[in-house]
Amino acid sequence: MLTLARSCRQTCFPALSTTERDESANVGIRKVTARDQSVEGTPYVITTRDIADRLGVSVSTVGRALADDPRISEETKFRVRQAASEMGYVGNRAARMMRGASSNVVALVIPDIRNSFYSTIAHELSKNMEAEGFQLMLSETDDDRTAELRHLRELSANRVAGIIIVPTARPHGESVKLLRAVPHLQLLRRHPSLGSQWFGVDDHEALRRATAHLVAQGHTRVAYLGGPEELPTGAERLRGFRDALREGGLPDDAGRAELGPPSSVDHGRETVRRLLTSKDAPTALVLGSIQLTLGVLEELSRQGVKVPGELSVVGFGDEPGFSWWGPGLTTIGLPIQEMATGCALWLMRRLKTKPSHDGPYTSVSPGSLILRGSTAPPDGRAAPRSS
Amino acid sequence: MLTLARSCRQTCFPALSTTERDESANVGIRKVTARDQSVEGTPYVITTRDIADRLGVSVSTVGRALADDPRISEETKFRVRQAASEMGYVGNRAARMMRGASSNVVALVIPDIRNSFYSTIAHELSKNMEAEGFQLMLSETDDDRTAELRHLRELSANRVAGIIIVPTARPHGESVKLLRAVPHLQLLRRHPSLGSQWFGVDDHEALRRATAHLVAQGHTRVAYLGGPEELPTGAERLRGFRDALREGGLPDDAGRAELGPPSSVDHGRETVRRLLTSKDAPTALVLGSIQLTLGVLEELSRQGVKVPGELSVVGFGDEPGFSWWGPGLTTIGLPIQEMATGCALWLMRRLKTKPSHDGPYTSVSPGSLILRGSTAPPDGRAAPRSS
DNA sequence: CAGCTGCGTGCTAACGTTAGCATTGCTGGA
DNA sequence: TCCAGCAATGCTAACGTTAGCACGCAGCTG
Repeated sequence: MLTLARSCRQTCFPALSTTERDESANVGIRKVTARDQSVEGTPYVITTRDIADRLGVSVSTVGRALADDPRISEETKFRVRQAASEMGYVGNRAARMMRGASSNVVALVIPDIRNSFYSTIAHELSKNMEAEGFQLMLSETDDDRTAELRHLRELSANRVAGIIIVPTARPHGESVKLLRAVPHLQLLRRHPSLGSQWFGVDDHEALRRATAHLVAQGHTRVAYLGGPEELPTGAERLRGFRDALREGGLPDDAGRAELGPPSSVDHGRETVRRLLTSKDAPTALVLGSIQLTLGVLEELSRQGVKVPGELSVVGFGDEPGFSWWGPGLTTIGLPIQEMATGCALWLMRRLKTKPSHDGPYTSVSPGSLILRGSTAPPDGRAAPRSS
Repeated sequence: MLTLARSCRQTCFPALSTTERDESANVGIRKVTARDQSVEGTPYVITTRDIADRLGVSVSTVGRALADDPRISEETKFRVRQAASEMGYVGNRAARMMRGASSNVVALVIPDIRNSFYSTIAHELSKNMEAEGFQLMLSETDDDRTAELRHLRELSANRVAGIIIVPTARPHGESVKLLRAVPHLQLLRRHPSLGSQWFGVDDHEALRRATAHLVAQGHTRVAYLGGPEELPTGAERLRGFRDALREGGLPDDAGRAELGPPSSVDHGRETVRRLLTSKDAPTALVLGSIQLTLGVLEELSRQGVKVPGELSVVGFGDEPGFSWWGPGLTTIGLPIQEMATGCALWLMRRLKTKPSHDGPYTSVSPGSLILRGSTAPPDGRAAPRSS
């Protein structure tokens, strides 16, 4: 079948006699290229030209028929579609892109997909974009700005239509330049140099509420375990923690902040172990990342620490296991789903309309504190401010 | 700077006098295209031609210099690279692909990225491929074969280099056709029509061992809660469950299989509720998917069911919360990481070499049973075979 | 000094698709 | 009868990059 179609190329000389040019030897005969000599049976990708040759029409007609151009007769359209389907034609987006069309790929640049926070976002994003015909490219930075740069280079080379990024602490200058050329949206974390298009939660308020809850219960030695101040979210959460203590009328040394890698479960485990054995151990603990929470819960379970008797705990995020952990974990619930949907809708709108009115700064509510059983007023034995 | 470079195009007539052809009016002058009239300040993507114009060399030279072609002098290479960097040139992979080069994108087609099983695979895959310069495209099917087809169409149009797919139960015929044109690898689930390249765990053996563990403890009323038989993995796991019972010398009605949507946490919750209240309630339960396990654990916690006193449970997969759930969940540990790494390596090798020797059927070990506290011999009150 | 070699570079075509313009054949009105 | 107008389709260039071939020049040998 293919062979037939291909040999047709050499035998059809459309309108050779009617066009009266001098050197007509070169007219109406498609030059024979390397493609034509492909061996029978070799895997071969069907193009519009293959369809055109088979039907004895031009590539333009095929292209227009497939694009449902009103100028093409219904009968031709039918034949073209039929042939395309039979031959297994699949349009080549690379070629389409070269004609100025944009790609249908949106990239999501995140630290780690295993973090359920990000996988939920990826899922919602993907779901929302599929309806618009977009595909999702996934890039993991592992919070390493050089990996981030590597990915952004690839994404630029691939001419992705848009990028949703959870930036690293201090992106490379080249990353900033690359992002400028693509519609993009910062998610959760916000870095000034990457523009003002941002979508995230009010980290300050979230931590402020969580801490205030503990302070209201009478805790006077509260620890916070979270990401580094270098990270915008880290700084905001820490600020929320400190502000809540201050607003609660507690002295500066009532709060103890342990900052470290936010994506490390191990770090959570080790830090809580250290906290518990230190003198003046806190009676309450607020957490500032999901991974740290996972580590802390594991360690507390392993050591059999009485919660909330010995230690009150407020977690971060809400994982399936949090509800059945010990007495149930009181935790900072984040509106992940709404956030992801918001992101997707913003980007879809941005990609479909001209960049006329890019309203800066978008943020959603800080999420609510989910009250379960892991917090209570401090035990009598743990005398407040015994130092 | 850009304006200077552009105006150069009109003023440079390289070697016009030396080439002595008759109608030289058309020689050495690049035709002016729409691109050249772009307004000053309009966002503009740099191409090799822009660099060539600025340096007064040809596009070929620029292309070769950037590709580090040995024929180009070191000095020219330096100048080109410098200019490219200054102007922020980023190669256009769509154009490169049109010259027969393959894309650097590999797609992962899975039911749902929120399932930690798949997110781990995505992570490992991404990590392994980044080193080789590949990007990861993510497609979620939600176990819907029409969504699967939609995604495969897009992936084909985008000419992805390879596909790793967890197929739905019965893929559309077109999906099969589309996959045939792309190097692909089935993951976990295996559908015969999609070829023999497969990577997964020995589901039969995994469930056999888990069930045998319960039988060895003396349970005679064991329930299995898993995905539908229609799914290859569902069928295998069910078979493993049944075989273990038979090998344990139990009658056919000792086992009770509850099959349903494997990705539904709710289904797990509801089914275990039904199981517990039914007459002849089982004394042991084996699970056949992560999501179902999550639902079951939640419900058992909520109802305060005594495990392993009232019910022994063997879970599926190993999530962070499984170790701290109740007495600790005995569960079927899967070698996810090795599996993902194996996939990545196979595909990378497949993409770099000609498809000469595609060894069919690859599988990894069934994983080990992780023993914790959720299984024990049945309680005296639960008399064996009281019916 | 002619011819050869090799180095460095330029020209051109090709990849698959699409948009603008040209061309053909036909119908209907002047 | 002839041409305007229309419907249907063809031709061509263009997108950005790369590979093959051609070309000019310098240095070398005979």
